Amino acid sequence: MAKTTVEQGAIDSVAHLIAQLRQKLVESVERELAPLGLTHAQFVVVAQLANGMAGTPVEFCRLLNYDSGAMTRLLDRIEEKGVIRRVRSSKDRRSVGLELTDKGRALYPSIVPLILGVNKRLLRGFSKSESQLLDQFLRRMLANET
Amino acid sequence: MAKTTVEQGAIDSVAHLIAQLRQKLVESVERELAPLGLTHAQFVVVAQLANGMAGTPVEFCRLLNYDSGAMTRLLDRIEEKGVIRRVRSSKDRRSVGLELTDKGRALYPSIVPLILGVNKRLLRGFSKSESQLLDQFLRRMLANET
DNA sequence: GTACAATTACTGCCCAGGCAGTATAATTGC
DNA sequence: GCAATTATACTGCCTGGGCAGTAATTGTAC
Repeated sequence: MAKTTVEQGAIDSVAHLIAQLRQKLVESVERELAPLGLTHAQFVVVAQLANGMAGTPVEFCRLLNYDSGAMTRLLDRIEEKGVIRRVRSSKDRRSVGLELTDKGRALYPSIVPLILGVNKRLLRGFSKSESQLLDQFLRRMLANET
Repeated sequence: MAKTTVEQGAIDSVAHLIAQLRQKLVESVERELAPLGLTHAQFVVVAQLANGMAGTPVEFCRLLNYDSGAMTRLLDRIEEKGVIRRVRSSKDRRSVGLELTDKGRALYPSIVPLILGVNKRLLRGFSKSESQLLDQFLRRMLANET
């Protein structure tokens, strides 16, 4: 049996709402990306690589707050799909450069609108000022020590 | 190497903020629960069981929107720690009843204040009306189709 | 220059979760 | 009453993460 229908009980904390939202978002992104053969986690790396936000495993770990071992294996899976490539650096021979393959570059443009769509639908019904207020609220919670 | 420091790049969408918040919350709860020997996922089951929100694996799957196989294994781990117990039902012999053990019942009261603390600190600096507005925003996003 | 420390990527081991398929038991249709 | 369907819990196999420890390389102190 796969997942059953959603319900909800008494745990109505903000924390729980956030957890539910995150799950919903991941599911949506996975659904959109499935035809392209990418998972949510894999998409994030590909997108950041395409945007030049990071170029080595350790940079991705810092950018995405990831464990180093988890990143190694995530990159393994993306590389195995032929979307990225590892290139050992000649300057610092500890370091590994990451590049999109031709396949990866071809894939990226079709990903962007899908992701923008998910974010847009998430905020459906929100006015501009409401979105801005929500953004502030989220940032304030992120800044709090928990 | 374990996780490195946090930073953030260009993905500033609400979706990404929600993902970051969720990660932060899970880490906080794990940190609080570690001395008690429970993980975040395990705590959720124990708490809902203590509150009588669910009593069988399939009920927990519905309550927490979980896959059935994942739930079986999660329950395995909690049972192995001696916190819960499986009792085969005599009425419906497919069904498995779940109960807190003495150890589980003893554990629960010390969990509650830890979790309330995390939620309280998350909302530090929020006025009552701000918290309510935030709650509405989150529920509205949850209700949107994505 | 050579010990020592830090950095990088990786591995093993664990927990967490989804999907597909299975055996058993209960329910439904007829 | 019995065949077909549904429900329940489970298993195998996969991706995704964290933690600890390691080998290789680089940087630093002296």
